[in-house]
Amino acid sequence: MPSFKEKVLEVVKKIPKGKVLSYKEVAKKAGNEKAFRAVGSILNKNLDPNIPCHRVIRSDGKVGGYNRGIKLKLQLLKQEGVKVKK
DNA sequence: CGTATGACGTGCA
DNA sequence: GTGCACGCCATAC
Repeated sequence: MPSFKEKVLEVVKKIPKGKVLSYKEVAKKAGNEKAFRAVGSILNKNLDPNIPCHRVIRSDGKVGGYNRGIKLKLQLLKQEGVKVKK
């Protein structure tokens, strides 16, 4: 019985290249759309090289943040062809 | 077990 | 259109 945290990590891990999901979408896929708040906290505390957490952005279209450096996240997204607002 | 924290989201001024 | 404040859930201590 994977915890919500594990579920979120798994969902993010399954995000295809060049695709980005909002925290809300990830939370929904994890089983609780209202837990988008926890999703961010979890990803921030659990940094994993196997998890493309840089593909998770805010619903506003903003990148939000990145534990490895927001700059790197922007660069990675741009590299995959994903444009970010603001 | 209870408190504090956080990569968010939405609403209102 | 921008900025501020509140509410939300899960995790960590």
